[in-house]
Amino acid sequence: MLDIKYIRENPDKVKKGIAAKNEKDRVDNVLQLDEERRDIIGQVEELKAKRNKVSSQIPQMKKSGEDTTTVLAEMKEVSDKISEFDKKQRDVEEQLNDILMYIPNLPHDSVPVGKTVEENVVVREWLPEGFSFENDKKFLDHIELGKKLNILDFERGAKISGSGFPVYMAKGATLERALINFMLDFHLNEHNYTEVLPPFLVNSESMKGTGQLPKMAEDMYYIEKDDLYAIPTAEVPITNLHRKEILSENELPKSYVAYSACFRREAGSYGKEAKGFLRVHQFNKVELVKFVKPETSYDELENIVSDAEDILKALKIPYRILLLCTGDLSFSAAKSYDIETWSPAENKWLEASSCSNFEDFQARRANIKFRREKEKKPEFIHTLNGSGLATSRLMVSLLENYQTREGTIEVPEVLQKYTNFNRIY
RNA sequence: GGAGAGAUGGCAGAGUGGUUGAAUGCGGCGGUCUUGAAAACCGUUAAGGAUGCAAGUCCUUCCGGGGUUCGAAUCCCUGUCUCUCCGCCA
Repeated sequence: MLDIKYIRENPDKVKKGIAAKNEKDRVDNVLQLDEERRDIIGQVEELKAKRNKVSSQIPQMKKSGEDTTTVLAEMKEVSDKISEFDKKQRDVEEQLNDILMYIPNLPHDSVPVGKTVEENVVVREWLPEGFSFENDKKFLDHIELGKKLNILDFERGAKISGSGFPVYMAKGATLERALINFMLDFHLNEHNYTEVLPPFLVNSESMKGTGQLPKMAEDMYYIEKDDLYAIPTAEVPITNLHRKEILSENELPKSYVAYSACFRREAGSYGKEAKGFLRVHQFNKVELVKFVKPETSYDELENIVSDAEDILKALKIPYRILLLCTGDLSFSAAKSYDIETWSPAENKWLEASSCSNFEDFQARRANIKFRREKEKKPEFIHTLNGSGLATSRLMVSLLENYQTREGTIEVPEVLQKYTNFNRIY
């Protein structure tokens, strides 16, 4: 959520930012409701001040035997007026809030302006030693590999749940578990994150806090009976860990790493892009979340990206970093980098991570603040997160890049102590 | 699922219709004392909003929402959460 004061004072900047993100501009509507709201507050507070003043005098009047009937009658009228204004105020604030919740975060100045993914900027590329895009090897794709080696079963997943719910079998399941454990341990030991294992179902207030609701309601699994949503990413429960809290300066930055299953309805997407692991309804992800002081958040964004990159370097999987243009930026983000890993069978890059700075957008929605040493007023913190990383897309690149000419899989060296085998055949 | 109890400031814990945003204790912060520390003593210690250059003034908030009343932390209704007992169950 944007600061209403900021919108009031910089309507043109806000409009420009919204336009760059291809979102609907309702700034004028906000400004009008804001004015209405402040007008009502002025009137109702005047009445309340009167009520408080007179109410405190009544006991004294009674004590000294004065007749209070006129005053009581008069105050009754004041009270009725107050309820009237209170109701009006609630209505206006509800309308205002509803619209505010649909206004996206503004892009940071360093974000390139652009409409589509075509305008994202490649920042850097990393290739393992000896890697070449030119290769005479005939690559099987991950689906063929999964079937041949009996480690992935998409058909049975479809039988028990529906399409997009893959089953990991045998060494495939072990490899997946190894990957998760490796990533958790790595961030824990090498990057100093604190591990959290959160609930996978959260309430709607949490979803509003991170910005999934109200806009993304259709993309999430919802359990009506209990009014709970399946998390699309661990970002949601982890960021909401500190909802409605005031943190102290010396505990920042807070860095969390969390494994979770992620659930996405992916409504409206189908076709070639959806095959195998490329688009699934449930996948595993290790997520990085940071709570930081505002002045450090852009440095911390670079840190998160580099923390995620370290995993790929350790796994020796080719990747590149994209700086997203304004049009490709998500609703809550001010600046994002995507990390894409190379898929030799698809012959293209696959998004395996997205790292974002939300500045105070989520903090304002979720009411997460901190207090500086010696300062009185709490300030909103900045939140960031990044996948570090999602296993599904990563698994595609891993299986394909590590396949041998015989169609078996070498287990990456850093995973071997987790798998206790070094080859899948 | 059934029965009961409860939710107050950073924490503990008073408060059952009228200067109670809230006693008291602990903790935190500042000070006196001390070579330093402790103890003791004194002071201070919530968040949000409206208005204003500011100082300030005013409003809201005692789990959330609604109601009664001139006036609600206190009474009524409702929701959520926590605890105890019973049942069921991994």
